[in-house]
Amino acid sequence: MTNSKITRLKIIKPVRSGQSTEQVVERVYELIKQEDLKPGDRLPPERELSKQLGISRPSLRAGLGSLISMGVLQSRQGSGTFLVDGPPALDSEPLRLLAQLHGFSFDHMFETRSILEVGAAGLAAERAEGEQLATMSEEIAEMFGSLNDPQQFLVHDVAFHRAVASASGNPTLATLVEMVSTVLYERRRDTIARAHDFNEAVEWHRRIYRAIRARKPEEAREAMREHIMRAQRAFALEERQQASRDQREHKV
Amino acid sequence: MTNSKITRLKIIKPVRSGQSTEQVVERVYELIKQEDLKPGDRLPPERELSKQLGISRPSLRAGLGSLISMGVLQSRQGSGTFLVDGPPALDSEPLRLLAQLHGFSFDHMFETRSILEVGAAGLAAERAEGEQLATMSEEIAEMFGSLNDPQQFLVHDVAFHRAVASASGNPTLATLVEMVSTVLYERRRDTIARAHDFNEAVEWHRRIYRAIRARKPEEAREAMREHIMRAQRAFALEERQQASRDQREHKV
DNA sequence: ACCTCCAGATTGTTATGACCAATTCGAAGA
DNA sequence: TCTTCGAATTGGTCATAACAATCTGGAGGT
Repeated sequence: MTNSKITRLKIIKPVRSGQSTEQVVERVYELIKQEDLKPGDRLPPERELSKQLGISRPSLRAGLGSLISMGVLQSRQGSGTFLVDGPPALDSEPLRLLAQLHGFSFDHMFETRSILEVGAAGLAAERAEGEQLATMSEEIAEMFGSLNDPQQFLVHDVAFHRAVASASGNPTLATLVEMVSTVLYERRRDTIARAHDFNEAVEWHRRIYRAIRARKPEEAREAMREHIMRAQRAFALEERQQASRDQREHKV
Repeated sequence: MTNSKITRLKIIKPVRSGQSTEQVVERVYELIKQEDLKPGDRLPPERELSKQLGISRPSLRAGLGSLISMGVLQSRQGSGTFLVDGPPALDSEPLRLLAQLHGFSFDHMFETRSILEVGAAGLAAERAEGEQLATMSEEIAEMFGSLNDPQQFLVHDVAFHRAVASASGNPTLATLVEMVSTVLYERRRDTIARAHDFNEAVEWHRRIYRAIRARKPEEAREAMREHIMRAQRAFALEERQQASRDQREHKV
């Protein structure tokens, strides 16, 4: 038998890398809870904090860096390190890199976006408050004013969808919607052309809005589903145009 | 007028923190593309890489640390830094911290999970392949064998849901399902008791499986929706039991 | 010939100290 | 009272060193 070999195999790789870093993350997080720090508050200076935790400054900075890249903290040179304020948000960078590395298709990402936003639209139709309805309506008005400015139109497009997600009353859901939308938005910002008929898009937004305002979840879901499907087609078209444009330039 | 004051106001806070770090992330990512590195491959040693990029080792490590906390890289002391292999995954830690900091309720997280997994179940019914159906079936069998071991049951429960998400054929969606489920799983692992009737849960899993195998998306969606709703109730019950248990201990 | 074991090389991890850059804030001066 | 300037504070970067885990290859035994 080759039992002797078995003993040489690695049992398990517990991935102890960053062992210290994770401990720092945990301890800093406990500090936040103990001191009851709220979004916007400042953490102790690094030099002091490293003494408190009994570790070196680089080790502390590794942990803080991890929390920063998670979007929990934010550093300003000369000022301090703060808990981020504003609405809760997950950094979209990890998703973007993961998608590129593993070759996720944009069709799949649109499909995911559709699932999330259709759900959000349905919930928004049940729970949206007056303030949130007003925000949606304002963004639609802004879209009407941006029919000839694709970049600006896209900004209000995104803002409308963000408002719907927020109106779902579910911050977890809103966070995921934001994360996925951001990845698609950053891509589209570079490829969007002005050859489009934004009138149709704004009309779909109005349908979604009316259904939410009328408290008709199923209509809101259906409108959102249809809208995103059309947006996906428009996106695919833009991608093909961009591709042929690149090809043309390479020929020249 | 107070025009003089206006000039003193900060124009904008460009949040240049980590300016260098983000550059490192970008350059390392370009390196990955240039060298056509695949998951599992090794990066050059830090000492060498820092020379190539013309920066110090600590700065390089800050960037690598960012990529590690994003889940793109993985370091093993004495061995090297590698691109993570295995299925694509987003770290659930950021979501967990964000939820705790902003006080996201578990009800909202269950609601989000339901939206994601109902969608995944519907897609799985359309696209699941034989291999994936087999995996689901095996996990259900394992559940039958774990009816008296809550911890073990939970493991196979999670594995089943992971298999459904994978069978959706949408890696983006599967990644989000995994992220949300992990947060809920880590919480439930601590509170699950054995007072439960797992027979009902395993029966719902079988319904979901049968619907997917029969290629009936709507049935699969409905079964998944109902299953998660019941799981949410069971979870809430466990939380209350845990809370009263804690209270009792504090009295003593 | 094959396996085992050990020592050196490789590589990530942590620590120390110093200096730079941006910000803040109060005191001096108009 | 307001402006201005400089010192103190604080995060950002760097250089160096020592440490720990891992890998590699050869010596020695079976």
